[in-house]
Amino acid sequence: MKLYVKDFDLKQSITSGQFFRYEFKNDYYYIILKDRIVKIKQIDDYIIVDSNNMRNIKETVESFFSLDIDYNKINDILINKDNSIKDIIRASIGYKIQRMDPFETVISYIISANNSVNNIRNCVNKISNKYGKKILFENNYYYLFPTKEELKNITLEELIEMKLGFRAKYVKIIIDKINSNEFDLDIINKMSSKEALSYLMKENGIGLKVASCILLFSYSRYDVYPIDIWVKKIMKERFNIEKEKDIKEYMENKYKDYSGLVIQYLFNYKRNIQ
DNA sequence: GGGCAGGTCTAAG
DNA sequence: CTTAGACCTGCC
Repeated sequence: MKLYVKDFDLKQSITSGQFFRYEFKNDYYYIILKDRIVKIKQIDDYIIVDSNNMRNIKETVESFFSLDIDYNKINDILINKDNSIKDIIRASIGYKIQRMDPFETVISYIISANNSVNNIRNCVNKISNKYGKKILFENNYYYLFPTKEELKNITLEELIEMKLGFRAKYVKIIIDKINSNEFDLDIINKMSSKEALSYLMKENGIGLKVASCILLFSYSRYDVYPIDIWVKKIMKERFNIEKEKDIKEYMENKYKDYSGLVIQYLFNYKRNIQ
């Protein structure tokens, strides 16, 4: 299927480092979504899409890449506000935040704590390969990220064997809590971003940064901004702002509802472009 | 072989 | 409320 897309940069979006489950093969990105494998490449203002399940494929792809959100409009607002990061916003034109599945994001980002990207990806893949649904697509097998039900019986020992290290216990506990409804991923939709942050941060293994990633990446809360080492680096370098407290103040005073998107632009610039 | 990687917890002031 | 240390593991 061929789909017209405006101001979209597939490569920049998918390789930005937010989403762990994709591979690049023969010109195409193979993306493992919640319920299917999507094969996708971009040619100018079009994307070519194939999948093992073409039902609602347009909506699925548009939703995943946030194509329903008018980034041009937001970028104009940000640049008009002040032009101190105009070049950084410009450098990220076409970059879209990917709307990830909440359950997958919670687990993946708990694993991300003080970890390397390669290690995180390995852990997520090991969990998926053992417990996720097996999908045959183009003569290859792929494994979806498991549902909460599929992970119901995973043990702490298995998670340790999968090299989650000290994060294994956090993952085990949150899976149990989600399955017993002691922790509810749906209720977050009804909360303000501030409420949702403290709700998430009550859980062991979820601090401010991970909670912010969850809200920004899987609940489209653009007013929530994960501060990580890349953001800290560029804030120091460019504005001589070093303390986390001061970065928070800067974001909340200046960019408010779009702090999360601005943070992603800063992150993307420092990690992937500069 | 020590240090570090997309942080968080804990214990202490 | 702020801050130093420890923490699984793999890779350099």
